Amino acid sequence: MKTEHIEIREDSRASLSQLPHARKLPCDTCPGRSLGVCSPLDDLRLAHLLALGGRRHWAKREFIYRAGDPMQMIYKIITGIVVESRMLYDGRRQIVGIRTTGDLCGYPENRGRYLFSGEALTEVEACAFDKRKFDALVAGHVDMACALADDTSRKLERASENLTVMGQLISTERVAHFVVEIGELNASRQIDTDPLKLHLTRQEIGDYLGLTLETVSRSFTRLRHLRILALVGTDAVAILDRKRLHALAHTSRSA
Amino acid sequence: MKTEHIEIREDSRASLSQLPHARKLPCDTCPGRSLGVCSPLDDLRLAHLLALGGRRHWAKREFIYRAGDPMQMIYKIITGIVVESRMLYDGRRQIVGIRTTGDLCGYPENRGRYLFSGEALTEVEACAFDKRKFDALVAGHVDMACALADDTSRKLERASENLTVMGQLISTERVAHFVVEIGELNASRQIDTDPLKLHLTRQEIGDYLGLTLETVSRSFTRLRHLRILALVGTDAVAILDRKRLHALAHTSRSA
DNA sequence: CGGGAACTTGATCTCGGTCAATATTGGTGG
DNA sequence: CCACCAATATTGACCGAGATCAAGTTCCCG
Repeated sequence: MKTEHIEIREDSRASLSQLPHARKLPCDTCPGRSLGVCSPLDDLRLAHLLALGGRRHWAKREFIYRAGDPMQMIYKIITGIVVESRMLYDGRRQIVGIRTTGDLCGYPENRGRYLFSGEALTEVEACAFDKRKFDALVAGHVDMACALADDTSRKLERASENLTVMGQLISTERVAHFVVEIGELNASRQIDTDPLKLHLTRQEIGDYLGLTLETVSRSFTRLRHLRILALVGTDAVAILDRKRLHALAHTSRSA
Repeated sequence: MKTEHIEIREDSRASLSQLPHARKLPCDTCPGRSLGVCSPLDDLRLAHLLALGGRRHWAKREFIYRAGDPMQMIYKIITGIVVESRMLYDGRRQIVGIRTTGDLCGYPENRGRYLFSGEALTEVEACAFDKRKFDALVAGHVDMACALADDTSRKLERASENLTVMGQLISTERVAHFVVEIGELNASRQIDTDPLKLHLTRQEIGDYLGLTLETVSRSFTRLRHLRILALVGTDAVAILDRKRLHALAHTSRSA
């Protein structure tokens, strides 16, 4: 049936194909990048932190914490992927961030309660810290406080990028951006890079990008017909044309 | 002409009118709220900070810094309103945040350059600090580092909220949310509260909410016809029905 | 294998974008 | 103080991307 008469007006959208882009980025999780003042929340302090809580494990699709629950613990991910999300009264859900190795999650808080829910997308290993003790530690150690500021700053950077994605990009561009983002995430963990594993269902990608699952699916189909992606099974992609993918994605960091 | 046959299907969107909402919130700029561990970036330290730079002044519509420029200074707003925004190659613009009294702006950075542009919406008075010296101060003082973490955390909270707004709310809900947000902002500064001054043009509100200026205008018209708002001149509104406004806005903090 | 969840695809509808006139309005100078 | 005018906002007509509703299809996972 239809093979190639679906096309995206790349031209109508920008002269960006002539612009420099798609340069390889520095690792997204390297510390001290955003504010430049901080040492990482690294193994040096991990001993301290472990003393506050300890290592725990969650199965795929398990909730680590839920929005509205009293905040007891915050978590530092060792392995795995966690999504933070919020749900409206009527069931509309927004995924506000994808967290992985090295990220803190569980804050910000809202009057002593979790503001978001955290759900394990894969098997997750994380350190859990009592929030009060963590706060005390932060308040007493400049390097911890800086590491926290830095972690938060990186989240803010990505949230701001996603604001641009949601506010300005059309559906296929958003999905392209998502693939680039997941690629960077996985690259930073040195896993699942070639057949790039997505770990999110179409519904979840939709809830992340402000689209319906059908539109996400159609966007993947378009990217496939454009020979930018190939779908590998249902939860992975192969990037066939990285340049055009990045052009569509309009990533801020390649500018 | 048409007076009342424009209506919003509130019912189709939620049972939220029955839910508790619209409670008055604690001041949005009160410090230490998000992480609970930090002292504010307050006048105690302001002496230190002033020594690093000094007070400066910008006229309405003046740019304080521009995305891509080498980052020299960061700013702490004393009075006025600043919007931070990013522009795509093709002219699409996203406003990623509205900053006001007490907020820091100018970071995060992107390889030593500003990631966003900062534009004064009103006359702005701010302290400008050399970034390097500021970093050094932060690295040397726990309370400064905590204050920075806290400022960043509040920005993240608001950015995450706006992700939900952009991803899940329809146009009129987004505009309602914007009005609530500006209301909280102005309330925290104890100015422009009754005829609530917006300070943003329809185009800017559109660039903030991911809508066109026409859709923003139509949304205001709808809110007027619903007797939720009255427009006062072109840049201010009177809130006639706070309860329904909050219901439409789906603010997370009233949940 | 078999069954159920996840995905794809199609048809249709609608909200918001686009293009195009007006209509306000607020700032400026006479 | 008023008249003018450029900038901003409103409104209308039309269109299209994405939502919605509805089958089918594929893919896992037991």
